[in-house]
Parts: sequence; structure tokens; C-alpha cells
Amino acid sequence: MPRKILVTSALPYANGPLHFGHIIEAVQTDVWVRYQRMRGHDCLYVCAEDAHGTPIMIKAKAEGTTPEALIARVAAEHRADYEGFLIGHDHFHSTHTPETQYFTNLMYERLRDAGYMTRRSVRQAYDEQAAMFLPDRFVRGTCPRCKTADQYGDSCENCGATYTPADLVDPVSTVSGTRPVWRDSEHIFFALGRFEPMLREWLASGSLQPAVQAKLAEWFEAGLQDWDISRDAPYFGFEVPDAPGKYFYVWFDAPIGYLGSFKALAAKRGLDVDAYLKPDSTAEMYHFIGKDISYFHTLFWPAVLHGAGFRRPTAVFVHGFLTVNGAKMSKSRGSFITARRYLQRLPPEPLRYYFAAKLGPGVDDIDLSLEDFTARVNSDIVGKLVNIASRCAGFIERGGGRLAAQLPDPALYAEFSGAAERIGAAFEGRDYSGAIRDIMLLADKANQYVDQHKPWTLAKDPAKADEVRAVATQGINMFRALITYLAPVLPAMAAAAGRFLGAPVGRWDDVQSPLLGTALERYEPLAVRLDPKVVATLIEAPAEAPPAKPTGAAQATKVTKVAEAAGAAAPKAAAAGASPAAPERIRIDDFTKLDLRVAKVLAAAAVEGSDKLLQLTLDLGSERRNVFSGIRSAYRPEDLVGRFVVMIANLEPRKMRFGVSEGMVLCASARDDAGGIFLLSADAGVQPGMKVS
RNA sequence: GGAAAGGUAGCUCAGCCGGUUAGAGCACGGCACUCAUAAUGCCGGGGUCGAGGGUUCGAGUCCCUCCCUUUCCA
Repeated sequence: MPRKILVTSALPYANGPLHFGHIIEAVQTDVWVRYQRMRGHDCLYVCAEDAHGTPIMIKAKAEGTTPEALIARVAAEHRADYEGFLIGHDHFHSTHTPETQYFTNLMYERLRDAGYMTRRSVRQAYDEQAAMFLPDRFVRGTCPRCKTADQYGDSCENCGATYTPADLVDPVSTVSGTRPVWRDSEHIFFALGRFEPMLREWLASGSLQPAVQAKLAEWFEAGLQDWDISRDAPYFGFEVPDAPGKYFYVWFDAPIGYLGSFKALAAKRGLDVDAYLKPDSTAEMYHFIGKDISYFHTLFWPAVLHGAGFRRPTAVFVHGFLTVNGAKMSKSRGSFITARRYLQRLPPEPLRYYFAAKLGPGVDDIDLSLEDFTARVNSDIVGKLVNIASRCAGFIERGGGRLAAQLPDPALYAEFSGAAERIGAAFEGRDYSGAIRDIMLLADKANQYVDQHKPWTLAKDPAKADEVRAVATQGINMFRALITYLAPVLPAMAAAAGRFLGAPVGRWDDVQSPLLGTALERYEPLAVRLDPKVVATLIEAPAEAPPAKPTGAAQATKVTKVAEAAGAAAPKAAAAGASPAAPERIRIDDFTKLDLRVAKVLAAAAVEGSDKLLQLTLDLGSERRNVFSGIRSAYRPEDLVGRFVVMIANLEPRKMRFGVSEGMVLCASARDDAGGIFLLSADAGVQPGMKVS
């Protein structure tokens, strides 16, 4: 009996491009959906543009356009990127639509009438010049705990402290640059705490992964707070029906956007919305999300649904974060890879395969290692999988173009067809990495089979033509089983394979009856190898020397990391094998010979008669030093005054043409300074003269 | 600061409820083969399973402490 399933992945926000973090989630969802469809289930996949909120409003203003125009433009880009990665949404909508507004108002009114909405006054930062209340992220200032400058209004990136904008030292509005004032305003709150028993029961039903359950337990422990779902005008969103000048907070209507998108789809296809959304619905509803938004999806969302008389999600599937080459995606490291950047260089399926090969059912983070990506795809897909078809196709073609009437080794084929349930269960349970391990083991087995039976040797004896065809038929059928199992991951390749086989690859159960006696089409290569040189260009070399942007965590990096970051300027050169002579090892006492000190730049000036040098006057706490430094190409003297640098304080003074240099300032750079020169410095709070060790 | 996940061969990872000489793929070395996109097959080298304690007849697998990495925190 086919299941009725509604699936969503998280809504991309309409103020930036899709990046690999979005793509891995879309791939995870899409693979699951395609698998369900291959099993004959009625599985719908909807998504939408998350269109509301202050950031959209401000970005539109900055671009001199309207939020609607901005959303339309970004949504079109997002849609194209999703399509580029073969993400098969049944419908891609927007939250700024009548459908979403309909559900938003309906839910609000029902929750209000049931007594779950309360009002009370809130004191909030207000920008008098821009005439608007400021979200926490739009107030910046100095962390009250560690004194790091220029931190967001809700938490410190450096020390991790959490606080409110009012706690900041020297708060500044990022909208106008002025100092905010504090004003009171009435807000609407959703009484989340009253749903605790329901939520506990819901989570006990086994809808969530163990790690997510643990997180929820922690939140229950801390106590569920009322949730402020309103914002003051000006705000881009839906106005609250019974509160003029108040708008629904973007996070209130974002998940409702799932239902809005579904409603639009239902209208298009004549589906019964109620059958999916009523409290006792037998349809299943799943949300694929990243772990950062599990609070909204595992607490607010089920509570809002339940309180408003709708069904709750069957389950929420939470995945971990994507890291690139072992570290968080970062713009400054160039590892912030957009969907567009990838698609301009490479086809989508290798990445779908690689993500699938690494995705498990848990919330663990997933690392994209570019070298591993290339090796894995070339070896698994081209070397193993496609090779089976490629090496067998010729024998069939030369032998008349038709498959044999029966399999020479039914027992071996049974191993392949018998894996269907095991591999299917892995897909169902989102253990794609397990499924792919299984599939590749079978691919090895298929290649071994061909090797053992040596059709190329048999083919030399015309009397053995039937035997040759039989072996190739066995091989082709094993290939067919494997590409069927991989079809959720590689839909385009599966379609191409279907054309070659003369029988579409579409249903999971097709594998149970081998393809016999039928004609094959001419074999065309189903995949090409990835060029490591092209793959390496996914990582962007940092463009120019960063214009003095030294704040917070970015600056707290260890010296080794800085060196690495600079090394990345020559993209992957080191990884490509150009290993520079490894430096000799030293002992700790060699290191302690260095007297590294933090110094403050008191004065800086270009040196007359030199293209490279700046003359620095440094405060070492107890003394001042005069140092010449070859950083003129990367720093303007006036930008340096007041900042902290690291210097070698016990370097032999050196007489130069322009004077005596009494030390050396530490910088990171590529060997030829090609990617720029980067001064090392210390976090806020450091004092001149402090020793570095 | 709180929390979660992870630390197993050069790389990416698998090792279920503790039990024979710790596995796979890639990479590397050798051999074979030539049907296949220098693809494939066979053989081989390579691991003090992060560190230190503990429980046990026996621990990569359980407990404690510490170190490191990544990530999350309405």
C-alpha cells in the first residue's frame, strides 16, 4: 500500500546565494524522496523562499529596490541552482504569498482564541535616525565580558558570552551607525511552555534522532520560554490581523511556508490539503533541517501546529554541518563554495554522489575534502561502476547486440538482487553512506566476475560466442542492479543508463527480474573523470590583502593557522604535491630563545626612497623600538597606528640605509608574497610588552 | 561558559550488545591482464585503535580523568 508522504527541506533565505550547506541538505532530502518514489510511494517534496524579515528589508533598501523585487531575483537564482543540482521539488514557493498568509493568519487566530497568545511590553534597541527597532544582530559593540570590539548584540564570537544588546559597551546600530536608544513596545508572545507535556509525548514517540532528543531534554531542563512572535513596523512580513503596526516575526511564518507551498501545489494538482494536515492524518510529514534550526522545528513548530489544530510532523530529520577541508566554510579562507561556483565548473552528480557517500543518519558534521572528492568519484563511479557497463557493452554489440536469454550465474545475480531490501532499508533510514558502501562492494564483485571469466579470451574462439554473450549479460545485469540502487543519488546517469539498457531504470523492484534477450543501445560513456585541477578551483584564492579587518575570533587564530590561510593563496599547491622542504625540527629551548612580544604601533610612515618599507615606532611597554618592515604593499601607514602586532624583540639590531631596525614584525605570506602579506596580531585586551609563548 | 559529535593505516571511513592474528576503499610497491574512460584483477608493505588510569579471564568496543578537532546554543 503506497504511503502518502510530504517532505520539506529548510527554506533558503532570500538575501544570499545558495552554498554547499544548502546543497548537502537538498541532496539529502532529494535522495530520500527519489528513493520513496522508486518504491512506488506517493512522495511530495516542497520548499520555498524564506522572504521576510529585517535583513531582506535592509538589503532591498541598500540595493535601491523593493523587497518583492529582491526576493524575486534571489528566488530565481536559488531555483536555478536547485535545478542545477537535480533537486526535484514538486513545488518551490515563497513565504510572501497568499497561501502562506492564509495559514499564518489561521494559525495565529486559532492559537489566540485558544488562549496561547499573550501580550506584554518589551524594551528593545531603537535606531532614531532610521526610525526602527533593531534586531539583536543589528546592534554591534564591545563584549561586556572579554571587551572584544565590534561584536553582535546577542553573543560574542570571541569568548562565547551571551547577552542582550543593552549589555554591550558602546552599542552602535549597524543600520545608521548611530547609538541606539531603548524604547518599550508591546509584543505578542506564544506560550510555548504550555505545550511541554505534548512535546514530551511527541518526542517519546520516537520521531527524533537520539542526539536531538538529548538536546531537547536539555531545553526542557532549562525551561521553555514564551516566544516573541511579533515585530514592530517597519518590517517586511505579514501584518498581524488584530494588531496594526505589528508584523509576524519571520521565524513564525517560515515553517508555515512549508504548508503554503504545499497548498499551492495542492491547488495545481487537485490534492486534498486537509487529508495531509488534519490532526489524525495518515499521511506522513517530514522536515529535513540542519541542527542549527532544531529549536524551531522540534519545539515551536510542533507546538504551533498542535495548538492550531493541525497534525504534527511525523519526524524531523536533523543533519550536521558541512565543513570544507576540515574547517568551517569560510569566506576569508575561500572555502565558502556557492552552488553557482560549483555548477559553473562541474556537473552535479559527482557532488551528489560524494555527499551521499558521506551522509549518515546522525547529526555528525560532514567534511568535504576536495582531494577525497576527486579520488572517490573517479574511482567509484568511473573506475568501478561505469566500467562494468563499459567493458561488457562491446561484447554484446559485437555478438549481435542482444543480451543472452538467461544468466550464466543466477546465484551471483541473486546476491545483487537480494541486496535490494538491505540497501533500501539504508536509504529509508538515511544511512546513505552505508548504502553506498554496500553498493560499491557489489561493484567490486562484478568486476571480479568479469575478470575471472575473461570474455576477451573466450572471444578469440568463435565457438564460444554464446559463452561470451552470457558473461557480458551477467555483467550488464549486475550493472543494472547497481545503477538502480544508485538512481536516487544519480538520477541523470540512471536515465542515461536506462536508454543504454533499452529499459528505463525507475522502479526499485525491477531488479528482481533480470534483463534477458533484449537489445541494447550503443554504449555512450556515462560519466567522465573529474580533473583535480578544476576541482581545486572551487576554493577561491583570497582576492586582495584584506583591508584591515582585525576583529574577534578571526584574529585569535594560531600562528600556524595564519600561515596555512596565507598558503591557500596558491590554491592547493601544497596538496598537489609540491611539498616544500620540510623545516628541520627544533626543541622547545630553541623556541624559547626567541623573545616574541606584543607591541603597539605608535607611529607608522612610508620610508622615503624605498618601495617596500614602512618605518614603525613600536611600544613594547617598557621601551620604544624603531623597526623597518617590508609591508608597504599591503598596509597603509595610517591604518596601522594603534594596532597590536607581534615582534621578535631580541633580534640583533640591524643597520639599514635608512636607520637602525631594532626588531622584526611577524607576518604571514605565501612564499613569494603573491597572495598578500598579513600581519599577526593579538586579541583585544592584550597589553604592549606581553610575551608570546 | 554550557552542550553535542568525533579523534582507528598517508587520506576518507566501517567496526553491532566487550572475545580468535583490527577491516574496506583510495593512495603506495610488485605481478597479471588488455574487454573497458591508464580502467580491472591478484599479492604486498603500512595501525602502541588521541593520552593516562580503572573494571574484566579478556577492551578499539564499558567507566573515570585529561588533551585535540568540529559544531550548536531560543
